[in-house]
Amino acid sequence: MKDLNFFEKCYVVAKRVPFGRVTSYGAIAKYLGTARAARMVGWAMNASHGDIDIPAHRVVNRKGVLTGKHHFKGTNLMQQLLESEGIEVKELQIQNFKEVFWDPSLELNGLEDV
DNA sequence: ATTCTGACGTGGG
DNA sequence: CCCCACGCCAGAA
Repeated sequence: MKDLNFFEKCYVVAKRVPFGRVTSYGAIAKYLGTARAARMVGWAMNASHGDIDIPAHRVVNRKGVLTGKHHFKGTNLMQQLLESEGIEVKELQIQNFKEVFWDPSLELNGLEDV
């Protein structure tokens, strides 16, 4: 974890997001220590295209809006993936966001040795 | 080294 | 609640 670059760190955390739950770019950035680098997390996800192990669709902005949908193949692939996990999405807005939100800084631990 | 660029976040109006 | 402006930081060119 310590000798991983920013991108890889983002991937490590992203992979830990539980099925049917979502987190935000800012939350990941915060967990990584660079709370102000939320934008970079998004960019990292962008670079993760191809890595099917990385559930980039479970990462949204702080409001629970699928701002990154544009970067997925189809026009609504991101939403489909989320819905297939039981997450309700309406007009790019995740419903019951607070319920499905998963904060790595609160529920994640022991990644130092990853 | 310098400049540009965001899948963001926050604060103020 | 919505919109705007500004801040931020790691990579790419």
